[in-house]
Amino acid sequence: MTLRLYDTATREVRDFVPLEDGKAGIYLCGLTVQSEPHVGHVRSGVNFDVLRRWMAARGYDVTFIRNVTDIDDKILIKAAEQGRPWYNLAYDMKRELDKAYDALHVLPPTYEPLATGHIPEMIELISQIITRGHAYAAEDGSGDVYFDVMSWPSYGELSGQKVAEMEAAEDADPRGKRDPRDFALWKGHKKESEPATAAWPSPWGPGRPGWHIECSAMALKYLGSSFDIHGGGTDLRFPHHENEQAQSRSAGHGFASHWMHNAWITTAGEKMSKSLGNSLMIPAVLEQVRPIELRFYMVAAHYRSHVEFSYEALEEAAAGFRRIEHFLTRADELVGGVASDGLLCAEFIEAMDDDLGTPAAVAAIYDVVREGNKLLAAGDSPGLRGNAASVRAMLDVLGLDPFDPHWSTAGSGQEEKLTAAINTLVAGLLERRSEARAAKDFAAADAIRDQIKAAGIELEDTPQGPKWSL
RNA sequence: GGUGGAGUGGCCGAGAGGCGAGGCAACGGACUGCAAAUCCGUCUACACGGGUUCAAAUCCCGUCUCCACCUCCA
Repeated sequence: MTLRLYDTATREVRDFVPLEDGKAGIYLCGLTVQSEPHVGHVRSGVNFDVLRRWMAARGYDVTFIRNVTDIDDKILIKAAEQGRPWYNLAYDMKRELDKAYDALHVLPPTYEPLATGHIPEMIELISQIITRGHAYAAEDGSGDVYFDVMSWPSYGELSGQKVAEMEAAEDADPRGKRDPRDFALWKGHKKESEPATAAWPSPWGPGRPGWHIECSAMALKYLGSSFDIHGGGTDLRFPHHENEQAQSRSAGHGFASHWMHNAWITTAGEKMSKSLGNSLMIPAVLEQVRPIELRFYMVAAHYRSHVEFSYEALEEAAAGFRRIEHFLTRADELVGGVASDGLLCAEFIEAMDDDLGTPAAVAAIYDVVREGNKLLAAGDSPGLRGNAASVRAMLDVLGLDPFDPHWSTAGSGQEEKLTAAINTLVAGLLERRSEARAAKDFAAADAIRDQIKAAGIELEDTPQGPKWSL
């Protein structure tokens, strides 16, 4: 069975055929680092992290490039408002983004290029496009360079836009454009409003790159003239990806052979935006649930489906995940260590191969967990070991293996000390409860249980004796 | 105006012509001193109106509602 993926360009799920056997090159548009990331922002990172992990699990040697746009209009404007250098804002926000990705166990990409580190490549690419007659330097002395949309007949193909039907921007500022649909490859430096640090020398005068050319140049540099998959959020289909494709192909490159786009996480039915406040910023959400639970919430929905974010739904998902986790914890204690290299069940593989069907894949995990819970009642067995290892392996593909050291909150050792301290206290109480139960003094036993529960500790009587957890 | 997508049981969320995805919650049962955890079972849904078909949540026509994109927002 082959891996099938939805391709935005052809609007169908089709076989993934790598350009080179056994290898896969993926380029994901990262973020423009202009503000703290919210839940919606990292969905893209998580979704494509799953793609990458699945391809790796299937044996592909994956090169995964995710860029950072660290220079653009908004960064300049915000930095000016905050009275600090734009590069400081960009760097700060990039670190916030790194933290968010790391919190959710999004693996570091093979490489994460910064736009500002690739100006020469962009200038080179722009020159090629001009030479081939698909771009021109503005004649108004602005120093801008525009892509000539009308010179590229297949413009609009990727997003299904008909050039003639496109609505002109309301505040259309034609500047030096020959056609309002032309877009900037290079933006001439605006001495009056922009700092000198935001300008680089070029054949067309000092300036900075346009947004689209950045991604083209970086993708081509690290993945080659033609590569396998290009991804991003749905909003990037047009104009960003349409423009990237037009630029790159007009310069003679094959560019991406497969386009993938993830859908939104919305709130109140609407796309997330800063105006909704910071309630959905990653740190705020992580005060409600653990990072692994947030990731599970994102992964349990299909990447092409809208997710209507709510704390209620998030809590439900977290409760569901805890059941899986609980099974693994119990199995681990019983058999003295669950292996991580279990087999992926057929249903799971089939689901993942079918355009990353994570919902069905999660359902498959639940089926195995149910079997595992039955086996658990009978004590240690090869079946249980295999079963639990299988659950771990499948979770790992989704980046959700709870035993992965990444998720351990340890660090200072404080946590361990606290746990040990609580354990000592609880053990004493449990001892007294056991004595009470043995003496059939259930009122006293239940009083102790209530006391423990009031402290926020859950009790569970297992065949191996009582267990507690927070 | 153009383009793409969505409306599924109490809730979240899959599926895309025919065996009731899965999860959460609830209820019943088993287990338990009682619980918890676990297992078994129950709750038979697909916006609306037509149509095609032996068979429609799934295809076709129409209607309603919602969302996204249309030059720099994942």
